[in-house]
Amino acid sequence: MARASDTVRDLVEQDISRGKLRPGDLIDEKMLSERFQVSRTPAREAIMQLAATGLVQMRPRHGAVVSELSADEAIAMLETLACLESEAAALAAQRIRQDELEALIAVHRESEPIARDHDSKRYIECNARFHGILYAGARNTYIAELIRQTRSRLAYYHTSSLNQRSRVERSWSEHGNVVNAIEKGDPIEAQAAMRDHILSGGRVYADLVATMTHRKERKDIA
Amino acid sequence: MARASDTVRDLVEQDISRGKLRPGDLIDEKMLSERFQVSRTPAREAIMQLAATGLVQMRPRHGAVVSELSADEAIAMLETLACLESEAAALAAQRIRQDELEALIAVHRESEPIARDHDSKRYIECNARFHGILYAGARNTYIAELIRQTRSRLAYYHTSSLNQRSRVERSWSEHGNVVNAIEKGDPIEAQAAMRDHILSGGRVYADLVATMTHRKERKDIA
DNA sequence: CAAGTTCTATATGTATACGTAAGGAGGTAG
DNA sequence: CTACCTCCTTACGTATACATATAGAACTTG
Repeated sequence: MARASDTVRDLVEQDISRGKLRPGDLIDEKMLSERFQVSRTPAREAIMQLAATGLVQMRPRHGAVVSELSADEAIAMLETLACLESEAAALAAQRIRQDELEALIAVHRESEPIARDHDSKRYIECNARFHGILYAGARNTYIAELIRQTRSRLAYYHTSSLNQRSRVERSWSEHGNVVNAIEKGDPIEAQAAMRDHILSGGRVYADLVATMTHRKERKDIA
Repeated sequence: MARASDTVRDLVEQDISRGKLRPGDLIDEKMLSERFQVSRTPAREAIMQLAATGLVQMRPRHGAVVSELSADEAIAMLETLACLESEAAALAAQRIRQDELEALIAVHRESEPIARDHDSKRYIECNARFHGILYAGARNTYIAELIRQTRSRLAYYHTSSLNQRSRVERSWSEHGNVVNAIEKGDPIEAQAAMRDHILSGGRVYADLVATMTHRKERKDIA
């Protein structure tokens, strides 16, 4: 049996990445303990774990909130994500197995009509599968873990961007460029294509972040 | 006043990165609580925070140990570190301020005789300052944070590699290549130079890891 | 004598109790 | 009426108590 704190952590992380908890929302120890029918101890431990990865912020004696991103931070994370994802794509171009490549192509084909229909909800799911296959193909679990960590912190802003109609179609065609490069086994081209893909998606929500970030002024200690 | 758990976390992290606690060593809650004169609660919370970042591993009911790396994991982390460091170098080539550049050059000059003398201890310190200036120059706190995280997990193996006589001199001359590229403001060249630097250092200790990793077979649950 | 089993000691996981600081409500003074 | 001060409520941080699973020792049995 796993520990209660781990279960709570995973569920809260899900809530955050699915937008049920949004940046700035308070995470109350008592609230969590009541919701999951555990005492404050595992609830608190779950929060501490999330705080250690940066997903939530704990300020002593002031409680924990889902981390908000300043525009600068969001840009920094985007740059970094582009770096990591493009490296993963480059590695995948060299290391992906035939069956994985076929799966990648299949997902890309499946998602074509979804993208044409601007079905954001389903496209987000295809997008996750697409990238997931690439991480596996890159044969580097650590870079995959860092990407996962980074994406979970950007999740709220990211899904917002994919909910824009125009973004879905562009995303799909950018995926196509990546697929072509991987098929050719060309790491340089795969890297460039993925970098463009991430940054093109990113520019869309860099603006979102900038506008969202003022939701309420904080009394941050100087 | 900060929380006790944060203090304990920082001190344990120091112990790990300085080699006082080595991969595989057990981290006992009671031991920590006695050493730092606190109760088990903050000691335990410190461990959980470290576990969340991967520096230690907690297996339920089996206690926590400083994470050991398999050869595969070490290679993956090296690849990733090379990716992050080279990106930071590329960014720094574009964004570093004049005074930072001068500081970088100064550190590099200072470390020349140290490298010539194969003074590993002092070189390690110069090396940290050198890279630290680059992170600042990259103007991306998130990538710096990921690098810090990754390096702390590789610290034990890394310092081992810099303790090899020949490595110090090569490291210094590789730093020179990076400095030249940054002075020219050439991100591509800076990226390539840094990548070579990290991977060249890495190859040295990939072997170390492979030999160290068998220190004692584990009863990992299948 | 060896192998397996049981028992016990210990450490982990969870709950709860206690001290304290932060924030808000209410009252008072200017 | 407003501004400030005080008191009180509440939630956080830490300590401790309790439950339980695991590891190791000792004993028994084949």
